[in-house]
Amino acid sequence: MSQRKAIGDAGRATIRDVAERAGVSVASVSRVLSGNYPVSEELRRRVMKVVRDLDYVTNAHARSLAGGGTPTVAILINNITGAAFAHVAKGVEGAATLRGWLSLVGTTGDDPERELALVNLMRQQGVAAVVLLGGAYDFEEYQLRMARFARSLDAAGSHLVLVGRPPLEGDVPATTVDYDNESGAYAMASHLLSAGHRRVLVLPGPAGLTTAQGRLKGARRAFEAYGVPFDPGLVRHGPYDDEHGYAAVKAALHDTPDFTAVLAGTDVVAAGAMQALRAEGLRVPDDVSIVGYDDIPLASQLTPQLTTVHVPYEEMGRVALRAVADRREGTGPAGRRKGGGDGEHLVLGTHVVVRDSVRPPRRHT
Amino acid sequence: MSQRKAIGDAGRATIRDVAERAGVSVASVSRVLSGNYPVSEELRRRVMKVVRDLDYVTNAHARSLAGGGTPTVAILINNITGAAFAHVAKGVEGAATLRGWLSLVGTTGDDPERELALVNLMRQQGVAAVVLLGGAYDFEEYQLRMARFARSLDAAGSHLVLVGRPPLEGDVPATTVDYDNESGAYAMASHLLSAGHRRVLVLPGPAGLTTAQGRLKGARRAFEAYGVPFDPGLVRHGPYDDEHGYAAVKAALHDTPDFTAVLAGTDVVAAGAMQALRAEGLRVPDDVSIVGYDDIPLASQLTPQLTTVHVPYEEMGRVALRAVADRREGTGPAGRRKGGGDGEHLVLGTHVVVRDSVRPPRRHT
DNA sequence: GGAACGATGGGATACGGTTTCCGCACCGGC
DNA sequence: GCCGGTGCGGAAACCGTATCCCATCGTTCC
Repeated sequence: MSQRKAIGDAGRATIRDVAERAGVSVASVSRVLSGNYPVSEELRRRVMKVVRDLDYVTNAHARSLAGGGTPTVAILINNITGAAFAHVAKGVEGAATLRGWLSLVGTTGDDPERELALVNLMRQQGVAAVVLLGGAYDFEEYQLRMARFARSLDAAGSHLVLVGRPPLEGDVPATTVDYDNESGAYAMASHLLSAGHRRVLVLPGPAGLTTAQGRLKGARRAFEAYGVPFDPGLVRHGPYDDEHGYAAVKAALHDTPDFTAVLAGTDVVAAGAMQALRAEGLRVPDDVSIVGYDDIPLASQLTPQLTTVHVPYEEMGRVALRAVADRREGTGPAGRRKGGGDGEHLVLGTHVVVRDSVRPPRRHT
Repeated sequence: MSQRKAIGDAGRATIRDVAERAGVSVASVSRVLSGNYPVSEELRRRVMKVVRDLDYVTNAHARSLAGGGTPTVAILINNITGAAFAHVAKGVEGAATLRGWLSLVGTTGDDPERELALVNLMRQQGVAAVVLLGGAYDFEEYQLRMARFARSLDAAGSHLVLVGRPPLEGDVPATTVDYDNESGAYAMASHLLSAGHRRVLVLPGPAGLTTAQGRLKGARRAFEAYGVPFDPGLVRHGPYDDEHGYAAVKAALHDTPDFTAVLAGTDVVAAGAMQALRAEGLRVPDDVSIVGYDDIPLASQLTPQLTTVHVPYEEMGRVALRAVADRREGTGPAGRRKGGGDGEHLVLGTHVVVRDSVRPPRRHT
């Protein structure tokens, strides 16, 4: 019992090492560990002791190869730093953990190239599903690109889940978990309108982004419903960050200073807008009202606390994972029930959270 | 060439399928794909065409088993939602991607049980390293626990990296990437003291957490250096969230209302504190000054913008990954240079970021 | 012109488990 | 006392890929 095979004991212990040391067969060790086969108490004790002594863990790769293995779900984010995305990731991760699944996170940095590379990487990993987070630029190629992803993954026994972006057109094997983006914006704008605001600076976000488009559309609809003319000159597109909020308000104060409220596409944009107003000596909400979108923690940390639209990000994550898990079980015994391309589409509700950043207009228009 | 082996074509294409269809051997396909062996142009074309036709990707598990495979680094976070941690994760992930490494993220939810489970899971995955993020509760068992992790991982050819917590004692094979926590707090407190503040409400964070302890200690040292008596009655421990900041300030305003500044353990805590002060009709910084710690984006989104301590979170992530990568290469040709337990310890600097939340005291003490 | 050699491609094996198929005891029943 | 059933452990066949070793073919050098 002095020196075993190698001196360095390099690498990890294998199941064979355990078997040998316990004086049993490899099969027995496997059975003790997976526990899906009757094993005598005596054998179990012997094996477990050696397992503890050697601090043995099974090789996940080998296990996956042989058919078993932990299901894994991949989360692809543009930017892990975004609070909204982080919450979705938390939802996915939590639900995954609950089921004993593993979760991988990758960031794409808005780069289609990198997105492709990551999807392929995940395909190599044999993940149960790839969850794509965040709004998308719906340019011409996008639909084809996603459809290709969806089919590729589907063919490999995996599945594509789109979270926070509109569903794909046509018969594509992808699941979409979405929220009622437009209605949220509609409700938010209505809130401002019913408070008496007529001239509203709108900062929807990046022009091509689906979420920005939806939010803008919802706002517009609200104006129509209220019979208030919607001035395109009060719309300023730009990135979802506080700098844009700041710059846009500064510019608007110069060009069209008669607005009495700001409808920001995001809480972060609202934060920037608020800074700019303050910098110009305007008070919020006394002089100008502000509303946001997302209801991330920041919204309630600002002063005044931000009235915003609550988006159930974390729940979206949970729902996404549940959808994948259900589908996976459904494919079980009684034949594959998943027909060719069933594009499941789940929509979650949003609602306005009223805080302290809105007041009836005061300034003369 | 009509119907191949199975009808459903279930699962993914294997390298054998490709070889067969291209009329070459499995070895050749492997060589074409990995590209580390001379291959004729003709063969390469034939193989690549089939690869594209079949949309084939190699099985990462099989590849890992056979010796190749992408190095993977696991990131273990308490709560993916925390902005600071997210930045570290971003740093790790970015650096990993740059090297073609893969990164996994798991959340522990502050549960030692779950932490153990995750470390084992990662060990199964054969990750190159496990990066543990965030402050730790340095209770008695902690050191033993981490030492065990470190040795386990080391024995399996992996490595433990501690980020944002103090290094382990003794000869433990773990790398620590830390920042100068105490000095940051020292500088921050000095900033307040030199502005003239004498009665400072200190909200270090959770009592047992190493980061909170360090920050408190740094503050205390500053008081000593300035010859200002440090009143333990003005220290209030509690979680790193805005609710605690809010509640603590409210309570302090009732019990010891003579403080002129708040030294928060975190920007988020500072945000809560600010809310409470405002709710009580106190202006920031006119009536009470506030400083934070971390310099997350929130700090510059608050009004007034928060003076705080910048912690290079993202860089810490990058450094952590670099340390792992270097070590891995170092273990290469010329024998394992890593002696038994070289506890490498890297410390990054912090600095105060002066914004608008501090002013000389006004209120009478 | 023959032999040694470089450039390529193929067959076999290893990686570390899981799982199927078998065989060996040991048991009770007739 | 013999036979069939049952419970448990072992040997071996994969899982999909990388790589080692060998065979082959076309060159080039002597």
